[in-house]
Amino acid sequence: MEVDTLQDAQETKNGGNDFKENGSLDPVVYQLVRVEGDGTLVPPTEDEVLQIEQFLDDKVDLPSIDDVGNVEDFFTNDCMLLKEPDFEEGYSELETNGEIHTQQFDADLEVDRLKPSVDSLDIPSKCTVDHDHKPDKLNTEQGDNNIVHQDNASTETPKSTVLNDSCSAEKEKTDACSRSVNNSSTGPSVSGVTSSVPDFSILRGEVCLDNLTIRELQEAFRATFGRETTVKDKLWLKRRITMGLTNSCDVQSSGCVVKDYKIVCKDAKHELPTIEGIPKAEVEATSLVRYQVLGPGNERDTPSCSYYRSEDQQRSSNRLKGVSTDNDESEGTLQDEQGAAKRLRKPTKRYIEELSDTETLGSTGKLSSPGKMAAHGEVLLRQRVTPLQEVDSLSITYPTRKDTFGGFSVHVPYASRMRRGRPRRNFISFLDDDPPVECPEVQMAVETMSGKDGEHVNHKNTEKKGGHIETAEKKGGHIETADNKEIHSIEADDICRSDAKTKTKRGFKRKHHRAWTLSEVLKLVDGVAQFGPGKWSEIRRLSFASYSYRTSVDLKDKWRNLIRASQTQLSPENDGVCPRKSNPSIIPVPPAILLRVKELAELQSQAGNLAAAIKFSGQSSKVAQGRGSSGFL
DNA sequence: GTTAGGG
DNA sequence: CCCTAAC
Repeated sequence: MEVDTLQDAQETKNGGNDFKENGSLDPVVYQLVRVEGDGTLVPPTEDEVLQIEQFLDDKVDLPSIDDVGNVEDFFTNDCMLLKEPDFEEGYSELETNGEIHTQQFDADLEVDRLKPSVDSLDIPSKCTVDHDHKPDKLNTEQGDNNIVHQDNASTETPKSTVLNDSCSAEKEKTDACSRSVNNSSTGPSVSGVTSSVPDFSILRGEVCLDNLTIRELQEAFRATFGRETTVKDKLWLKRRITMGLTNSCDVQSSGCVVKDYKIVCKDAKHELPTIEGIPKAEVEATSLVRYQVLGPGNERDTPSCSYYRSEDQQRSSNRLKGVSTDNDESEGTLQDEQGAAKRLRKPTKRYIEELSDTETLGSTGKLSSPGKMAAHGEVLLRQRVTPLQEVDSLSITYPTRKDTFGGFSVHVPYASRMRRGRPRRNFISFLDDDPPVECPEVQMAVETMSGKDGEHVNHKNTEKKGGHIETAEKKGGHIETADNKEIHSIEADDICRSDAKTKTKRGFKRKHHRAWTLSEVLKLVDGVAQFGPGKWSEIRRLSFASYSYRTSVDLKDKWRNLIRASQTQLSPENDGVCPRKSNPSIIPVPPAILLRVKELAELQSQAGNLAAAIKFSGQSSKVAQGRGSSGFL
């Protein structure tokens, strides 16, 4: 079912393409963004972009992934959030040429199927309907600092990212166009296009949103976005309307007065032009990237997006368990729930930078130690509970850094990148079990490092057939730099550790066990052959770039086990006897590999002896360095 | 931060 | 796979 969903997503995307081809000759460029629960858009991290791309690319292969459960987990967990009108976030793809083509990859579609008459009514390509299920109170109390970030950095082209439902507001003007899209869409059509015209008059004149009833707000919403909503959360409605009218995410949920389609905030923080009558280019110009830290009195948000990641997960897991979560469900429940299980910490600048550093480390191919991971996890957790967050969030100017994704250059607050660390277990586990093919660079490194290149490659290909664990390995054939792989893999690891924690001694569960596959073993053997034993970090970096859930320690441990196995299994007494024969699910390491391991082990021990002898005799250790005999200390 | 080795 | 001493 999830796979269907994904394919639907793909179809939808195709539909969008069709539309674009019909509508203009401009190539369709999708921009992935994340819609936060309060409507702010967060640029995707590189790994998100890549992974989504991968999903689309690999959708056909999904059913054959060995661990389908992970796929399901991914969809249900990360995206079930979207199934309800109060979901927290989603992915939207925005066409960079300004045409709104949001796409939510899964749950949104499911919303369409399940509740065709709900929110995303006339939204041609599943324009993300991000309902803020979080009561604003939560935002306030938790310091849900959404740094409002809109894409601006791409100054050279008019394709600055149009964000959010503010885009939808614009869409209002191109509604006819949109609807034709809807009609021509080949995807699961979003039925239920509202036929009646929104009552635009509701926004005419001077109207204080605070004074409107929910019904009126809904109407105003419809007038603003061209679609209906069933959301009854006044604050949410007000904020969304405001956002739509101001084309800005930087809005307040109260105190706003609409004056002839213009938003006049009571605190006079700014009077933003409406999008009415503003050329598209200008509208887009107003979406220029700017990550703003909202001033005091503003209820939003801390940059610590990861906070909600955890919450998302909890919520989604709740839903998986069938726990109903209503729009109005008190966040207290959530907090209690979470507070009981997790500790929080107030988001400090230091914390943000810390995480950012972690990412940097990740990009350099370094893994944080488990201890460090643990520290981060704790940080994450504590943040959730601390009620003082907003104090910080109100006054601190968060640093931004320039970053690029999807061809866009944007200023990303550290906070948004922090989201890398958000728990996305399912997403990750899916990835982990489907490691993308190595980038050419890595592949080359692997292939050139062994004198038996051909053999190595052949091994890889043949073993794919045999080892079911390997079936998914070669599938993720999308472009990805080694660094990116490192990054998301680091994240994977991070998530693995932080997310999998139930409550062990340090609050962290052990890393998810991942059986070593034959190809991994081969890589390891080849790596040892090339770099020598003990060069685990090097081997990891060069040979395991696409398996970065393997740490250097893992490599070391595995090598140790391989040596043991080679010594026992290849010994005359046990000849031909598979020690763990009883368990058919365990794929034995082929004797050929064990033989090679044994050879290497002997070689290394010889080298070690030689080195020791040389050292002992006071000679130069030149020889010892020759073959990676790092091990005489 | 990495490696080695015990658990 | 975890932990930690040693480097």
